[in-house]
Amino acid sequence: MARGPAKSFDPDKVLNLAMVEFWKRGYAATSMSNLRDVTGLGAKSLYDTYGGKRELFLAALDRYGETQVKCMFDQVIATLPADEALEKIFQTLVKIHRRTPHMGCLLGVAAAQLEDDPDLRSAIDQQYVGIRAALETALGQLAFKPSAPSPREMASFLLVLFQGANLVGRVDQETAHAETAILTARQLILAWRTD
Amino acid sequence: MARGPAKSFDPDKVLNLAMVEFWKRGYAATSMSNLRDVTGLGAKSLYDTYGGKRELFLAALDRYGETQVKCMFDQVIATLPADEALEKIFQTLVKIHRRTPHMGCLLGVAAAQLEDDPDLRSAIDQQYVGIRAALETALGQLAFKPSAPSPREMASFLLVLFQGANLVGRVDQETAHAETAILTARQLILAWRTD
DNA sequence: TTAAACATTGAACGATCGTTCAATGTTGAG
DNA sequence: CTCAACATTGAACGATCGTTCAATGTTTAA
Repeated sequence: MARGPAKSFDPDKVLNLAMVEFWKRGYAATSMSNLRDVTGLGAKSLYDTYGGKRELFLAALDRYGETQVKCMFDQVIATLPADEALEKIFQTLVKIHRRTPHMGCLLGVAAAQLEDDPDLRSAIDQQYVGIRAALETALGQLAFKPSAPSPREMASFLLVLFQGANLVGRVDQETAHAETAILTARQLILAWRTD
Repeated sequence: MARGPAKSFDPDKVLNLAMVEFWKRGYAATSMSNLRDVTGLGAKSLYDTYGGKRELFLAALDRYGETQVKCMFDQVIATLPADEALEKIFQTLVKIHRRTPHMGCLLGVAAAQLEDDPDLRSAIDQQYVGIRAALETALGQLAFKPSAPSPREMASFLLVLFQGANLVGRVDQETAHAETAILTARQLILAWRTD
């Protein structure tokens, strides 16, 4: 049978554009009009390709996990010694926060606006679970003082702190506070270690 | 001149109802219809009393500061010795989080959805500044080891952590993670102190 | 008692939301 | 070459958004 013409755009790149738009503006404040403008696509193309606004947002969340979360946590932890991996994660967080202090994290932005949507909630939660697991893996390979929390507790603690830094950073006029929190947490982990 | 009839409702209580609605649903997802239903008021009464949705939200933010933030931080810190005040803050956070684990904090919810609104941004930032100042006041009265961060850094650190706990708590299926982070931070402060 | 000043109600406004549809263009298998 | 299968466009849909307004009721100073 006839296959018809190929898509005139790259759905992968368009999804990245949509992800960034959701990231900057949040779910509710991003309209399909915005997305049409940003992507340059007609309404029907967006709906045929992604389904609708909600589905597009869920896809953007997945894409965020692949392009931002995995490369910041999983990939670093899988390829570097645990102590270097953690150090790199802290440095990357600080670097990103310096470059774009007000963007925050799409996961946190989504978490703040979800309203009784189980799929969305669990999509975010799953990514949180993944981040905690990655951090726990790295932390589990290091030696800590007896008074220190368990790697699992430290992982929960770090995820909460990172999400908080991204959130507060969205508002802070002076860029310093979120960075201070991140670097304080870094020194904490160092202080808990046995050399 | 004639003064006309008094309002048939208590603007203060209505503002509390609106605050809770914004708190639970976020700014964008809370419609004036919702607010009319929750408050039982007609459209004109809401507009005559508060101005509009944005102004009502800003008023709700102020009310949140007075009824939630001040009584959790400023008031406790002003009336108790610093160490007891901090302990009470941690315990209150845990208690609130256990009672309503998914509500989070209106400040964080607002921070995640703001979009180029300087008034809103600075309203949130001002409250963050106030919380940090209160925490710094309490922390400044305690003695810490030389290796510990400054009271100001600790305050930034704690605010970020609290905001993160409230945010992650909104999503977490198992209630434990945010609480773990809060209690880990508590032990941290304890470990930094000189007895 | 009268009339100006206020509150309340509910319908209605224009705008924009997310979504769909009809019309047209483009491709490639048969 | 033909035509079924796809993509694209832009107008249009009903719903709902935040907001306003006309109509009516209620109060109190004069």
